[in-house]
Amino acid sequence: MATRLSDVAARAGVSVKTVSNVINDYPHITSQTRAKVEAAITALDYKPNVSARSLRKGRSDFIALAIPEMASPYFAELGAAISRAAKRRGITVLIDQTEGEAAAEKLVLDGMRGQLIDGIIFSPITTAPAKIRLADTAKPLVLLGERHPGGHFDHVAVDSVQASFDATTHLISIGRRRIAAIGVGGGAGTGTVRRKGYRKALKAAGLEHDPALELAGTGYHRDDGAASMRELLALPEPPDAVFCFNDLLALGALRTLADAGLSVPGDVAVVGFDDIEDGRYHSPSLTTISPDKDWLAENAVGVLLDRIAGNGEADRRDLTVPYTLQIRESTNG
Amino acid sequence: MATRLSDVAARAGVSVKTVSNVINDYPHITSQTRAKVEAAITALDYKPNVSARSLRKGRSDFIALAIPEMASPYFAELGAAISRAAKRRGITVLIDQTEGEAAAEKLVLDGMRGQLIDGIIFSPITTAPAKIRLADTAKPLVLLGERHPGGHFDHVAVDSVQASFDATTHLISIGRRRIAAIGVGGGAGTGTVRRKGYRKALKAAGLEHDPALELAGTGYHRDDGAASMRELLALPEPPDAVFCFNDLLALGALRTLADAGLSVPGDVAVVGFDDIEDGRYHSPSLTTISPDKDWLAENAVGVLLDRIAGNGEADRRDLTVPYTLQIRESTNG
DNA sequence: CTGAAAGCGCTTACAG
DNA sequence: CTGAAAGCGCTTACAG
Repeated sequence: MATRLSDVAARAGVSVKTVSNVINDYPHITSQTRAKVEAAITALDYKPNVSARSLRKGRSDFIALAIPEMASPYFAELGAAISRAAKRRGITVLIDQTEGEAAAEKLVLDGMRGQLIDGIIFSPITTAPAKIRLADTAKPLVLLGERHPGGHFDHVAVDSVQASFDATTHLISIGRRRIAAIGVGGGAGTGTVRRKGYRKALKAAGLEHDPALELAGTGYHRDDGAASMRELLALPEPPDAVFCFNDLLALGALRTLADAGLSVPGDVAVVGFDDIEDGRYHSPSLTTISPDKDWLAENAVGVLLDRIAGNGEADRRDLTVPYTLQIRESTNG
Repeated sequence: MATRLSDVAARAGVSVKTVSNVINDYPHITSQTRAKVEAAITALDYKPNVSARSLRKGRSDFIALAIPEMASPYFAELGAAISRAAKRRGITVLIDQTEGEAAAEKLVLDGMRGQLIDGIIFSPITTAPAKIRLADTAKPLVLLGERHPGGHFDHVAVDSVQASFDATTHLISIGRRRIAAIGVGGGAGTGTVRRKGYRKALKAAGLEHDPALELAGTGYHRDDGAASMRELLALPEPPDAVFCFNDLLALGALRTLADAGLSVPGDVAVVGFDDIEDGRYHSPSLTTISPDKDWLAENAVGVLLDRIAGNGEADRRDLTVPYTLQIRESTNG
């Protein structure tokens, strides 16, 4: 049988209320009493029962992180950062893989997990952000991913339009003129928003955008990038640069270029988005947009906890994650 | 206020017991009653309170997965597989990053999370497996990682000695004679066990092992592999092949070889261990030992749930994960 | 097959 | 500063 609060109280010769006070760090306890209780806790190796506490308080100190897939490096790195940020505040993160299924995403929005969790950080991929509504009973929610007008939730994201503008402008600045984009059809608005920045940069440089150079693909993985790059190389007039809307696409594209015997950046320059570790070690290393993931994690958790703490009526917050353009070998050979 | 069981009962015109029976799928309920109850559940959008259920039943249907770091691709892929396997059985997985800290690993072993979880799947990296003991109050535990004699727990792992033997023998079979090993000092026995297979293969082929060719490094990441490879290249007589004890080390080594202008596998052949997706897309693609991660996940979860279900006294189980040697460009240019 | 009641282990007004 | 008691929302013997 596990040790209970009352066992500790009995051993310390105080009431359960006093033990509870010590555990929850309430004031007005003599250091003598505290010491007695702490000794009993140690002696009995007492651990509070989370279920009971959560049932009574209506708070569990668990939050959920709902992401498309944890095996995808960007989400793995993000999940690690969010877990760390939460742990620092005594919060545990439950990671939920939606695998981009609408049904799973709906479950998230329905306030999954039978009220165990206190709130959700949600990175949607199938559900359009504008369509997200929560049941009245549902928990506070912070959205990750592209900004969208008229959203109903707190939101933490990179300014994708600006970042994509910067990435494309960098390619222009090294003399490229026929610049393709891969990932235009990406989920939950990513493709649309990043294309906007890409086109804006072309326009600012006086270049026409060529629809034949904008590849949608079916997903955001290495194989999608590899396939899109093959399509581009089959064009009568292939591109001299590619802006891939995430690093995984870029790594797939690099693989196709290597197979084709083309040099990077000599024949084709490549830029990604996310700055996953993989790209830093690749040969050639990958130029990419590097969002500050620790900042993102820290703030997503912070905003969510604020909301949980009761600022239900406060204004919706919209935080913009700092980023840098990391110039590496794939554009700077 | 959230809907409670009693609200459902009231609306359906039955007792709470009956509602509970329906939810928990107990027999002896007329289909009429069941229909009434289900209608009420739907109408009220009722979700059972997990904390209350868990407090009462003493089971939460949560298990923990404790791994060194979720941003490491192998663990990310494994975590994804284990989450999926658990979800299929109605179990939720809590992922715990120990970051290889002894203190965090100790917390795991102390039966962390105040009894919320029903059991633990643990991949130790700092704590020597032989040293693992659990408090009496602790939960069932399944160990991942290297096998060790005299262990006290269920265990699921690749036969690393055999797999390392196969990897090394493959290098010998393509004509290499000066074969280095990177990762010899790896945590929780991995380095030792894989070196054993490596040496065994050399011996079987009549080759001496050369201590100068066995690199310990400080970790199992890309930068460790890159650094170790630099050391090897600085040798008076560099190797013509390297067996890296995981793929991350191998990818780091490949980067160093690329920087040095050496050809792979022409000058140096490289083999890894884990078969992470990264290695499949790298140029050159990475030859590696590929453990069946889905098999591992399925069985780790299965064994743990068996144990939770009450086979506390049953014999300790020792499952061996199937693997294949995936021959790719890094040894087969 | 169903109902009334106890109890899982906490926290928290309420008295003192 | 401390104690006795209620109650969070379930499940489960126990009666009927």
